[in-house]
Amino acid sequence: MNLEETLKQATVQIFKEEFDADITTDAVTINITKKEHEGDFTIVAFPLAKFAKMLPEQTAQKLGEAMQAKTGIVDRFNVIKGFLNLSLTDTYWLNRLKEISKNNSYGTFSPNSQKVALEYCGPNTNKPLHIGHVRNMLLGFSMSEILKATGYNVTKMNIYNDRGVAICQSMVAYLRYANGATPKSSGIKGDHFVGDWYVKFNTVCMEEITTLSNAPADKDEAKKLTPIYKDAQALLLKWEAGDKETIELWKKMNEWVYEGFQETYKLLGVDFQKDYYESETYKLGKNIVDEGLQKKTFYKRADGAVAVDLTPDGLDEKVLLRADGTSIYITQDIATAQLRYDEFEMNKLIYVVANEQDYHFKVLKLVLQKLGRKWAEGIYHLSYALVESPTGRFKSREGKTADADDLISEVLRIAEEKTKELGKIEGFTEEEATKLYKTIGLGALKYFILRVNPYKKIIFNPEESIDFHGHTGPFVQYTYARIRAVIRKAGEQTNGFEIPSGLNLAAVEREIIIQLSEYENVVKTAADKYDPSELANYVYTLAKTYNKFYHEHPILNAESESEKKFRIALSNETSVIIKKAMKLLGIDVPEKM
RNA sequence: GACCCGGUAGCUCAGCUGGAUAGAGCAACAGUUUUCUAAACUGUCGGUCACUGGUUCGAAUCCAGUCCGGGUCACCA
Repeated sequence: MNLEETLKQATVQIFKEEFDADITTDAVTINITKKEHEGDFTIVAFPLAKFAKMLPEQTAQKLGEAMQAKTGIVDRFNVIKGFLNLSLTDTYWLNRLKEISKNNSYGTFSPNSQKVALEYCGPNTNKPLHIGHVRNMLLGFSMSEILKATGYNVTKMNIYNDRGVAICQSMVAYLRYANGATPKSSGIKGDHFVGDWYVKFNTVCMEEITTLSNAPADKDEAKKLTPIYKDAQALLLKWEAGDKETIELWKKMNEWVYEGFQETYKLLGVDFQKDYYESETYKLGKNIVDEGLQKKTFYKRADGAVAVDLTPDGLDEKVLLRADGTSIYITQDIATAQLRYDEFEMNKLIYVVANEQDYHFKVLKLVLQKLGRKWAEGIYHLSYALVESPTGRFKSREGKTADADDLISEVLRIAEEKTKELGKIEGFTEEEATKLYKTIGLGALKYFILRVNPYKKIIFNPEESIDFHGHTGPFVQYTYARIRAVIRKAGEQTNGFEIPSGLNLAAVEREIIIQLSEYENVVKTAADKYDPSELANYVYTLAKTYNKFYHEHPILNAESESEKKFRIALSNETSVIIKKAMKLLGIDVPEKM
């Protein structure tokens, strides 16, 4: 049981004994005491006053006295207005630190025998990944780490939108102009190579519009009349008919794209255990539609299309099968969800998908529930907002700034530049230095994105580079590296990190222990809220507090041997938690920087 | 038109299951290194928490309405 819970229960107990009042732990509000007041935890007495039949201030006073007398862990307290500020004993905190440092799996919960299917990334195969995918992947990967830490068995999944008119457009341009070039022959990364042909398609399309005799004013309408556009449509039909040559080219070009994606995944450190392809699922869903018709959950409209009425749930009528009998996006997704359940029997099915699709996932979950799928209760759409430039939404046409690979190499370049400037790589081999740039550069990028609450949009200004100072990934990494340096030195002087008793803790020291003590709650909260930013903000606060301590208190030259041992242990444990928290964010920490 | 999400310091963000004088970072300015890594630390400056009303002992937080920004309401994905 965690400390807050203990204090709450103590309060309930005391209310029973002292005031003969039955209250529940829910009625007790407990916070970490604000910095400007003395104390570790604060119990808010206002809502309790009526149960005690006293004024809030008197209630707080009485409660404080009883807490001090009965719990054995409250050293002293003060009351300001209706706030009861409790200070726990140094002994309590020292024991807490001992407990945490003894427990190697602190912050990791035991397996709960629940399975999670986590879908993220979901790229189209006609162009390279962009900054939006980066946010998606970082969120997805971090969430999987967090859920694993909270005891879930997680399977990461990707789904490739590998068919349709877009990829055919790349193919048409390739056929017309490439002369058999390949990524290898041209020295271009596969996904960019294919993306370039997609761009070429659009360029040619625009050119051809000017040659049309009577082009409509509407650009999109005009596009459809161009020869190249018609070629792409024709190619799609050939693809659907299973034309051998078309399929071969399609496979070849997709393969190039996958090779390119793999590189990016590897660089970012994300992975998947299971891949799905739209080309294999796009016809699925007929069975589900039949089932829905049978159950009268769905109905056939006069025009032949099958639909479901969601107006009672505040949504609209939703078509699930075209009049010509072909399946649509939502139907494929419903079928794919079923497919996943059949294979994994997961308790949770999480989709990391941009908030443009909020409506889609509401429908998805609702329809499955209407079909009586109990497991649909476990569907969660981890919706995130777009990454935007200061002038608005990133358009792929706006050029390189939104491209994932460019973004990554830019941040690696900056990491290298700054590291060299600071002269931090003395004694590093070339290989070690490169690894360090990667650790820091990616740390900066990942932290920059993950520290923002998913549902809030991120404003990213490509003109200003990502920061390495202040509230950033490198700040946390630096704190870690500094601790490690101390520990390395201490290693020669002490055996183990034993924690002496009977010390007087400085304010910063107990603040650090309190924060370390909160870590397991933060992991739980991040999992419950599906929000890695909880952890990102936590680890920053911890690092910041530690830096203050580091500056104010000598560790290896502490006043006494027991002080020294304690501070080494405190530092070590802080580094352990920083590393764990960063790992849940998918961020590495360097031993030296 | 209906619905969903945002609006907190010049900028980027915390705080939002109601609690004390609204917090960080960046930027600006002033300091800190004979001591464990200065990618650090300390201080100054900076706020009608979009607006109006309501509920409450207490509202950035909850409710209603308004304004601004974005998104969705496809037999596209």
